[in-house]
Amino acid sequence: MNGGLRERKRAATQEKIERAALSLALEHGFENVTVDMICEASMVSQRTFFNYFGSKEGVIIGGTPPMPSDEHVDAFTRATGSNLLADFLTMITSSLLDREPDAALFEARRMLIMRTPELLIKETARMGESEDQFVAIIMTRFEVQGIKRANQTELEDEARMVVALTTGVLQYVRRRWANSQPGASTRDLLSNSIELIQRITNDQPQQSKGTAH
Amino acid sequence: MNGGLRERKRAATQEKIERAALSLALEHGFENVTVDMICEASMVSQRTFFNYFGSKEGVIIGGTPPMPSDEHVDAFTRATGSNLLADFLTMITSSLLDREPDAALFEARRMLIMRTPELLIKETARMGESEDQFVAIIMTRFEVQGIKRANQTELEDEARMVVALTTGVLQYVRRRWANSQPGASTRDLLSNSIELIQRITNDQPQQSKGTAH
DNA sequence: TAAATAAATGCATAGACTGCATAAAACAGC
DNA sequence: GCTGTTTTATGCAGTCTATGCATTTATTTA
Repeated sequence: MNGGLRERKRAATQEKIERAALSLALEHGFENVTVDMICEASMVSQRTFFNYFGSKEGVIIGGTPPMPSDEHVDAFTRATGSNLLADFLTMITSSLLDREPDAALFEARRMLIMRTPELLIKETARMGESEDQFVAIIMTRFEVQGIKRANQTELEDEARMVVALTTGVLQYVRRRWANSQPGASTRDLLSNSIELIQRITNDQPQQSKGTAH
Repeated sequence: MNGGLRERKRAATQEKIERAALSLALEHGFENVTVDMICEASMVSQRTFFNYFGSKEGVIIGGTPPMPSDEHVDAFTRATGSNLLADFLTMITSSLLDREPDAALFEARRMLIMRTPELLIKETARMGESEDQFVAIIMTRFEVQGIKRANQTELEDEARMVVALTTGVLQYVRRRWANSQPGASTRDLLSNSIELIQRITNDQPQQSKGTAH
C-alpha cells in the first residue's frame, strides 16, 4: 500500500539523517564530520545509517545512482532532429534536478558540493557506474530514430562516447552551477555549455577535417 | 646525487611492492586483495606501503597524480594551429604512457584496469584533482598563441571545458585501450576518438548552428 | 669515524563499512 | 483485538584502510 505508517516513517528517518548530515557538513566540512556524529545528531544507530545510505558520501550525493525516469527517457529517445549530446545532457540534468524536491536541502547540497571538490568527483564517479544503462538508452534512441552505422559496434562506440563526453561536461556544468546564484537558470547554463563545446570542437584553424591517419 | 645506493634501494622497494600488488590483484581481483597481503608478499611493513603509495589504489594507478613533463607542456603550448582538444588529449595520454617504462607491468596494469571498472573510475577521479593545474597549462597556451576573448573569465571557462571534455574522453579512450590488443597503437585510438567526437558534436540534423536561446 | 639525513618499522588509534543475530514495530488476516 | 509475518532498527564483533608519532636502521656527507 501507499502512504502507510511504515513508509512515512521511513521517509522521515531518511530525511532526518540527510538534514543532520548536510547541516553538520556545512558547519564543519564534509571530511571533518564522522558517521557517528551524523548518527548522534539524527538519533539513529550507525547500522541504520549504512542501511539507508550505504556510505558516507551516499548521504550527500544520494544513496542510489541517479537514473532518469521513464518519462525523461521517453522524451529523450523520441526527441528526434535535435542534438544528441545536448539532448542527453538535458535528460541527465533534468533527472538530477527532479531528485530533490526540497529547495532548502537542494541549496544546502549545492553549497556543500561547491565547498567540497571531492564530492563533485564522487558524484561523477557514481554516474560512471551506470554507464551501461545510459548506453542502452542511447542505443534505444538510435533504434527509434532509425540511425544506422556500418555495424552495431560502431553505434555502441558512438553511444559510449556520448556518455563519456557527458560525464565530462557534467563536471563542468556542476561546477558552474555550484558557483552560480541560487536562482540561476539551469537551462541557460546548459545551452551556454553546449555552445562552448561546439566552439571548442569546431575550432581547428589549420588542420583539415579529414582523418589524421 | 644520482644513482646512489639509497635511490636504487628505494626504486627496488617500490617496484617490488608494485609487482606483488599487480600479481596478487590479477590473481584474486583487486578488491579481494588486502594491503596486508601485498605487504607480506613484498616483505615490507604496512606503514612502508602507505609511505610509498598513499592508498591501496595508489599502487595500481600511481602514487602521485599524473602531471605531464615540462617537455610535453612546452610542446603543447607551442603546437600552434592544431586542434586544442586533440592536442591536450595527446599531451595527457603521452605523459600517461611515459609513466610506465616496463612493458610487463604496463600490460599487467592494462589487464587489471580492464577487469576492474572501479580502478578506471578512480583514475579519472585522480585526473580531476589536478584540474587547476591543467587549466593553467591551457591558459598558458592561450597566452603563447595570443588567443583572446572578451574577458579573462571567458577564456578560463573555455580552458575548464577542455579539461572537462578531456577527462570524459579519457574514460572512453582508456576503456577502448583496456579492451584492445596488447600492441595496438594508442595514436590510432586517439585519432579515432577525436573523429568520433567531431562527428557527434557536429551532427545536428535540424537545429540551426546558432544559439538556442 | 661522527653527525646529518633518509628510509623502514612498530604501535596505537580513528574511522568507514559488513555480517549476523536479535529486538521492536507495523502490517495482514482473521 | 489477537496472531503470525514482514520490515525496520539496533547491538556487537570484526575487517580493512589510513594516519600520527616515536624509534630503529641504513646511507650519505663532512
